[in-house]
Amino acid sequence: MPEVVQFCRALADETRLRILNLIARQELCVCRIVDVLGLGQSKVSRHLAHLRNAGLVNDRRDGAWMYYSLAQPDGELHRRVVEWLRQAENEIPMAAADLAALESMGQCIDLCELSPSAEDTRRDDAAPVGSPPVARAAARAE
Amino acid sequence: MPEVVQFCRALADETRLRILNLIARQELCVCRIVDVLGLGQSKVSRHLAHLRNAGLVNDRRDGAWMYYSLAQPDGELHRRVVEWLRQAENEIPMAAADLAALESMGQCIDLCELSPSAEDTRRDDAAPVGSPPVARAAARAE
DNA sequence: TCGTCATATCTGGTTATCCGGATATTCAAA
DNA sequence: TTTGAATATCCGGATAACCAGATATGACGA
Repeated sequence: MPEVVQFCRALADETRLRILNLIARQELCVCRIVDVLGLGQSKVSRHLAHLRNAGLVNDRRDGAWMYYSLAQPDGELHRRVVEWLRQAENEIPMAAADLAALESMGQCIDLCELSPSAEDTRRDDAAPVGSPPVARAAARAE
Repeated sequence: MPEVVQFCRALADETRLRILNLIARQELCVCRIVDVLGLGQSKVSRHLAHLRNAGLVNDRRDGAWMYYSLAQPDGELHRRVVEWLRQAENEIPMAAADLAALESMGQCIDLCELSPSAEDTRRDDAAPVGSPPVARAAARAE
């Protein structure tokens, strides 16, 4: 019932704000978000579920991949917040760095979409944020 | 620090949203807010402190009374939220009823202001936001 | 069918937040 | 200086949110 409260609560978390900042410009798949944020997959997934329940994001399945994007605003507050999100790099904690990381990652021509051979190209330029590289590619780098 | 997170967290509570809705139109003293919301004084006070720490409200002491009002927006999100607050009766849980209660309470000739010598000092500086002071409503109701 | 990759959810443990009630503080008047 | 009203803060206890790690689901190719 108090849906505004749930809405605000969804916003009241740094990780979720970073996610919203990322998908405010473009639809992204989960693996991409995980890579950019440098956080565990389950953590990101949980936060995405939270955002979905609050009506802030839409999801779309394409094969094995789930794509997330901002939901169409529903209500005045929602509308204003979405407007804000599209230009909020300077108010959200690591937003600018995240966008830069996403950008530099984009050059790897979509590791998600053509999975097999993307591994070699997405190496060292992927961590300009200073955040530790996570276990992702390293796991089977041997 | 992630001040936006703290800001959103302050918004993520029904009681605090109700308080913000009340003071969005006019400065109010704590006792008035307590009466309108029908909640315990300590609870209201704690929430007001929370809002103050998040930079959402200003307080002003006048004798034994503390008056609260919306703070001047600081940042883009803040600006948009304040804009929203001034017309949010339909998105905040009991906002419309609270405003009605506040209005009708005006008839009780100001329990707060009724105090001894407050008459001359309080009359005109109590409602800086341009909305009619409660005394106005009282006059009309007669 | 089986295995694997991408993603979601469950588990339990820790921390933060909320609450009511009690107490402390601040101010003004007696 | 004492009193009383208005407000703020402190003190457990209950609830909710967070996290990491483990496990489950769903799609797809072999």
